[in-house]
Amino acid sequence: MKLTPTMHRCVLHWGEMAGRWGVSRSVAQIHALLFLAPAPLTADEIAETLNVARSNVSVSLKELQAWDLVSVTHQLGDRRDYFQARKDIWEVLTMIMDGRKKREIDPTLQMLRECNADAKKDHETPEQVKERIAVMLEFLEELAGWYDQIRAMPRPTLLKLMRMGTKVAKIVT
Amino acid sequence: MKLTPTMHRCVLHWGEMAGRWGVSRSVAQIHALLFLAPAPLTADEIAETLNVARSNVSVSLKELQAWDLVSVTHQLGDRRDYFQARKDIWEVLTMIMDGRKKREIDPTLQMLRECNADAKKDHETPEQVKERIAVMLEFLEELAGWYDQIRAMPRPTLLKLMRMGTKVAKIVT
DNA sequence: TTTAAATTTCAGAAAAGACAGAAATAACCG
DNA sequence: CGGTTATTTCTGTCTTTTCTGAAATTTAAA
Repeated sequence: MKLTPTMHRCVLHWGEMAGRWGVSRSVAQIHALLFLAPAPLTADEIAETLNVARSNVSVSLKELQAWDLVSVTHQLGDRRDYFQARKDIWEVLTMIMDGRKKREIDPTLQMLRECNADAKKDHETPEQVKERIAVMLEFLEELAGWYDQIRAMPRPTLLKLMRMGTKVAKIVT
Repeated sequence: MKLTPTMHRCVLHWGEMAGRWGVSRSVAQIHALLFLAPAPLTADEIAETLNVARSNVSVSLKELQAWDLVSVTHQLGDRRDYFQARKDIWEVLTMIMDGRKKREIDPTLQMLRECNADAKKDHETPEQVKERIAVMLEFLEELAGWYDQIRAMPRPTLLKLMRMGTKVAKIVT
């Protein structure tokens, strides 16, 4: 697939941001390409367009699928896989947030629960430290619960709430 | 500083999560240690407790200070720096979100603004692609604006809103 | 100043991660 | 079944990041 200068620039930028976003350059570039591409692409087309090894594309696509950002389609009479990215920006954000919560928050939440339980029969750890762990656990539980609630709300409602901005504060006055 | 088994476990867990959180293991471990520590610690104490090079501690502390998660204090008659972590969990979250927005969102927002402006005089890029860039830009601008508004709200208000959970939806019905 | 403590900078070692290319596997067709 | 094409797994190389230990710099007291 031929990239116009504008598309080229976007793909490169995605690649540069990859490190900060916690993915490899290939993953980010492939995602940018598929997001912009008007039609689904094959793995070979992706490899050729971005000048990366075919195997690398394979691994990166698996990761993007794990994030639920990319899916596979097929064309009649063609047994190759065609890959397409989620185009709905709101959904993209949701998938990324879900993924991050799962990878960055949930394991720590789990660990804090265990630590907090252990703390009960732990007589060497200062009360102050136990208390800090307990507070942090409580906070994260609350945050996670809130996220799940918000996550379950219909999108139009969330959009309206967002657009109200600071005005939502009025209901708690 | 001597670590109890519970503290030890927390520090190790923080270190293991470091990669996912986008910081080095040392940075995460030092943060965990300072967060739990009942009193401020010197760089030497940190290095000794965690068994890392003194220079490594120096660099890591600089990074934690850049995130505004750690600050320096002093003791009378002692010219060493004593480091302490922000203890207020809510503030910790805020600092991390601010930092992430600045590093992970703002550069892309800037780049999309430029791309979108360039797209005006770009005749080779398909309309469909330009449209996708425009939509994404608009979405990110809205999200960033919303974040700034929320960010400026007083904490008690935010807490109340959070605790309302799905009930906030009532005001937009 | 001089001296000594505390901290930072820097260059290279070590570890981790990303990537290419080859080999292996799977899917499909005649 | 072969033969062919698509895809994945594996292995070693290369790159980047992290970390250390020594040297240099800063800081403050004597």
